[in-house]
This record gives sequence, structure tokens and C-alpha cells, in this order.
Amino acid sequence: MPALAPPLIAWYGENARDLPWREPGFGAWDVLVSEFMLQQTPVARVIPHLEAWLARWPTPAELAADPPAEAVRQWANLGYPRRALWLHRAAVEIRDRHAGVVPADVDALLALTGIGDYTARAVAVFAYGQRHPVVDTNTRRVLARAIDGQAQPGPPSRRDLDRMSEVLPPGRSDAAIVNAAAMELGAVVCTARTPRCAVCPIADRCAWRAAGYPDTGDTRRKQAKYEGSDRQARGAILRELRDAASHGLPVDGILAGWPDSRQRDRALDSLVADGLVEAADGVVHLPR
DNA sequence: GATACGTGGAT
DNA sequence: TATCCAAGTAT
Repeated sequence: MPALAPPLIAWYGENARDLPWREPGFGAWDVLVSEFMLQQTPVARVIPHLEAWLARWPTPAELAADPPAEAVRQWANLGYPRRALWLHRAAVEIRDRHAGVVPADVDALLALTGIGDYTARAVAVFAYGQRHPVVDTNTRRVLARAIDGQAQPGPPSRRDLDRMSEVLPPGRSDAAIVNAAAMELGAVVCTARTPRCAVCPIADRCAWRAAGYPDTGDTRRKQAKYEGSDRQARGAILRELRDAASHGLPVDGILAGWPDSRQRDRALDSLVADGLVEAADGVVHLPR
């Protein structure tokens, strides 16, 4: 396997974007919040929400002291609102189990609500400087191309972590940079749609390039259509409830003009099941 | 391992 | 206009 770390470190030093979470003084809680928001959401959309969130809740304890409804409201239209609920739960867990301090241990982080393989290691590495592999969708694509010679990565696997481990240099600081650099490269150069191989720092050792850019059979499943979906109905309900007063709305008034009343009921039930919505005595409201 | 889960910008 | 895609997680 070609050595990827040296050119990645050099390239990152010259080309890393200026992003809030790369500023000195960006703390562990700040990193944790940013990683929640970045789950499946583009950087450009996250930045303004992140700054507003941290201005309102500079510590986990401050978020935990407010009801989950406020977290869901502040989340606004960022998407996947369960993340707001989970981030609030994680803040409560940090307050109750870790004395209000974001844990540095990967297993302790994994035990928090809403934190999985990626976020746990991202916090351990980027907030606390530990040496672990951090593998997101960008890194998986870079590894698939540079090492496997495939245009697109296969489905996510725990083995991805082992593969990234082999790329990391020995030192903690360099390892953290290589983790960040692989993500950055996938985000701005080795992109999904139109890779910019002409400016890629590892093009000279890329297996995909050496093989003539073979087109991997498109194994990805089509994303379900959003228009007319249950997801859209959930989003519309939550939007109404975010805009409503804290005492909520009468259940009959929810999505009153929705074309499919069965779908509306299904969406409402699923939101209740997720804990994003509470319903009692004919009134629906965000979780208190 | 497959599936459900938001939203909006880019192509 | 339709489709693709985005720093994943829980079930």
C-alpha cells in the first residue's frame, strides 16, 4: 500500500479551509455540537446554526437545563431533527454521568445518545488529540479510490476503521491531521461527482487513477423521493410545532390542509414514537 | 446488513 | 425539472 500520510499532511497544511471547528479555542463541547450538526449535512448549512447554538448553550449543562423542545426549535430546518433530541439527551448524560465534561474516552462517547463510530472518534481525535481512525463518507471514498482502485466505496463497515488505521502515521498529532486531511480531500478534491484529480496530492499513488478510472457499477440505491413522502409530512408537522406556542396545537389542527390524512396520522404517530412530539388530551406539542 | 430518517443547493 | 448528494445513527 502506498504511503498516503506525507502528501496528505503537506497538502492539508497548504489547503485546509478556514472552518470554525479548526479555530484555536474550539472546545470539546463545541466539537461535539459541530459533529452532530455535520452528520449528513453540508458544511455551509451547518456553520450559521452552529454559531447560534453555541452562543445560546456554551456548555452541555446549559443545554441540559432547558427542555428538549427548545433544542428542537433551535435546530430549526437543519434536517434530521432527531439529532436535536439526541444532542439534548447527550447533554443530559454528560451532565449526569460525566460531571458536565465531554468524555474523552471513545467507549464513553459511544455510550452517549446519538454518537456512533464516526462521532465518537471525531471527538476523541479532534477535541482531545487522541490517536484513532476517523472514518466518514469522504474518507471511505478516498480509501476506495486511492487503495482499492474503485470509483465508489462499498457499504460502510467496521473494517473501514482498520483500513484507515493502516494509513495513520505513528504520532498523535500527525494522525489527527491525516484523519482531517482525508476527510478534507474527499470533501473538496476527491468528490463524489466530479473529482479534481488534476490538483490531487496523492494522484501519483492513486490505484483508481492507475487503473484508468474504471467506473464501478453503481451499487448505490436510489434515494427515496421526498416529495409526497412520509418524511415530508413529518417535516411539515414539526415545522408547525416549532412555530407554535409552547402549549402546542390541537391535534385536529395539525397539517389541516394535508392531502393525505392517513399519511398525516402515520407521520404524527412516528414522531410520537421517536419522542419528537408529545400528544395528550387532543393537544400536540414538542417534548418538555 | 438493510432501512428510515430532512432539507436545500448543485448539476 | 429531476436527480444527486451531504463530517451518520439507531433499529
